Amino acid sequence: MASIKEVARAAGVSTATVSRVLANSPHVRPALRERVLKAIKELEYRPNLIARSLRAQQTTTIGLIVSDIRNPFFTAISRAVEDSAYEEGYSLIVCNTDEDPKKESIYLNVMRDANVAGVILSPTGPTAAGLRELETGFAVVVIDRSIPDADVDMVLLDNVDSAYRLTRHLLENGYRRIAAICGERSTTGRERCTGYEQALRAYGLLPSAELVRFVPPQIEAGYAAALRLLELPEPPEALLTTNSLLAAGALEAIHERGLRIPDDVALVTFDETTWASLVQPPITLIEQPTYEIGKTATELLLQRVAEPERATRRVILKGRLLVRGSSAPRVHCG
Amino acid sequence: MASIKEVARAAGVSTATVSRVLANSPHVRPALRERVLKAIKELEYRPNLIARSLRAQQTTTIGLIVSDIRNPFFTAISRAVEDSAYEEGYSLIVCNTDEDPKKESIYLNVMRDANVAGVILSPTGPTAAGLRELETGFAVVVIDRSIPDADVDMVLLDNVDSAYRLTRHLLENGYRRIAAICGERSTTGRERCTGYEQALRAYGLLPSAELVRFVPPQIEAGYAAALRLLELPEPPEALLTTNSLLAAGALEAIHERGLRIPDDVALVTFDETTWASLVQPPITLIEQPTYEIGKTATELLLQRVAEPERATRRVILKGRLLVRGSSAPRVHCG
DNA sequence: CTCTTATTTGTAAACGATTACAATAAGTTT
DNA sequence: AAACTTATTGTAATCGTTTACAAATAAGAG
Repeated sequence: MASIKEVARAAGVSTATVSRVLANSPHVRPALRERVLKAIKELEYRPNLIARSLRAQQTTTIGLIVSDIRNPFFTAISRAVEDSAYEEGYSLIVCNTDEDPKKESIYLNVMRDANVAGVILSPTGPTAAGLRELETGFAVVVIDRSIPDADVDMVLLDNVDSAYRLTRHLLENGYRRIAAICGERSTTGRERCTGYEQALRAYGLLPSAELVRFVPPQIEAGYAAALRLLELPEPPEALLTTNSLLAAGALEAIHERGLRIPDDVALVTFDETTWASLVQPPITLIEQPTYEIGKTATELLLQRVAEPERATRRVILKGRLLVRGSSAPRVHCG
Repeated sequence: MASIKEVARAAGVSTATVSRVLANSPHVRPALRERVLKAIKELEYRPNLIARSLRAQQTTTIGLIVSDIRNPFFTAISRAVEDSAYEEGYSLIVCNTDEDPKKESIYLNVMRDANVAGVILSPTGPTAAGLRELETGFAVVVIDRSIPDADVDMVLLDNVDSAYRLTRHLLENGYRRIAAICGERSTTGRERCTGYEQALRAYGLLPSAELVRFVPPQIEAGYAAALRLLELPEPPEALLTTNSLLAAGALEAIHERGLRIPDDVALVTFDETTWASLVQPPITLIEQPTYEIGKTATELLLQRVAEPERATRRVILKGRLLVRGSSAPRVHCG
């Protein structure tokens, strides 16, 4: 593991000159540059990133903080972020908060201690307590969930409109009694619920409190909520869930009750997954442009690293409605 | 962002003393220790990890290099590794190779440049070209795929035996003409194929070349291979795939051909996923102890960091057969 | 050929921690 | 009280870079 000193000695120059060659500085005579490059090659020299970071007060690492990387949405995001980061010579550190603000806060501090260039964050709550208490000292881009009153770059989905379109699709196909199982505690679940209610109203229907559930965005909670909805005296004709985990739970509940989709109950959701098109019938859903979200977030982040004072942006991407069998036109039978 | 110098000044001591307090050295008078701790608290001092790493020639970061984090197996592993790393105060950098040895090699070099403490690697090939060319300079634990002649810690599945049990289960349930779609280029796919063939032989059957396919371990390849198998003049009664992506592809092919599981063709695979129990019928499979694999790999890694000269270990974990509907006892009809 | 200016190179000081080593202070023995 | 230990603290070097600044060299002008 040769250091810059040994390269300098081998090339008969000072470390400053080696550093200049490395940085492609114009102020190096071609002859010297050649000698240095030769020494670098011969010694298989690679600059020590730690030393460089210490001096530069900045690493080429970025952090990704999400609730759980196993949520397919975040898995896809992480892949996109890693690809984009890699292209720009950055490494990616991933962190799982499990929706725990304390863990979020700890990780944000770890990121600061590690001198990351920036962090892409899916916040545990809409207040960004963790962000506020820290004058972060690094760039931040928020994804998936908004922090309404924070002046920070964000990449979000058009949640209200996507939910509106998804619900309208059900209505157009003849479903009327539509239940919604929404992720609690995030702006995302709230906004999607709003879109759902707006669509109902646009069709002259009154949202019923009985049919709207806010639960932790996890399989078990989706299962429990769906089960209770299906056990209602007057069960819903369709179920809308706001993410793939809730959908998986709902599907489980539907199977358990021995109901057929969509004849007995339709099912629509957010987030494309491997399984959504594999189950029979395949699931109608709003596909988020996960790769684009991750890519855009990374780009915004690195732009801010380069230009910290730039005005913040809020990028809203459109969800795409994929119509499949789970919401086929309703056949009235009785 | 206070540095150790400012803490030292505030407490009226030298930086050495502050450092000793930080390291819990016994040689500090209680009175001084108190003063230092007070200064640390007041200045909200947090040690700079970069500086610490430069001096220690070692970071508290570990790398995870896999083919694609979106493969649910690796997603689960990454979560386990991150959890275990977090507990020990380490951060996790993830890298995707897409099965490309060049990318693997580049990432290994990046890991070295970044001075990671160690790397958990699912190698692209059985020769570890990337590892060899590098005298790594960091601890390495190999997972999922073996590097037969390398003296390195490994955490693997009992592939041969698991595949044997999976195949035997099919045989016991009356299936005879069983096809295997195996991931190519890894020891894992090969070993699982071996177990499959051993089981056949144990039942007096001769493995047929026609029924064994080695393909890239991806959905599309699984789809294509399954389709061709199902189009055979004498199609198989059961399909065994060696990972969840191949299974997803195979399932797609089965659906497309309008076949019923398990009546027309049974399907069994490796790797538990969200969807395997959601599809109808649910899929029989060998569940890998993903969390344990990740946890064990991290433990081995940190043990080696602490004690570099320790003899290498090879931990083999057992897969668990989960019997579900996709391999129900065969009903002969004609 | 000298003087001025532009270019190239080197010296040395950071960056923020840790840690040999030396120096000092505090106890223990005689 | 002197001579040892032993415990505590500080000084300064070090890790591997980058980069002001100074120094040296080369080029250009008269």
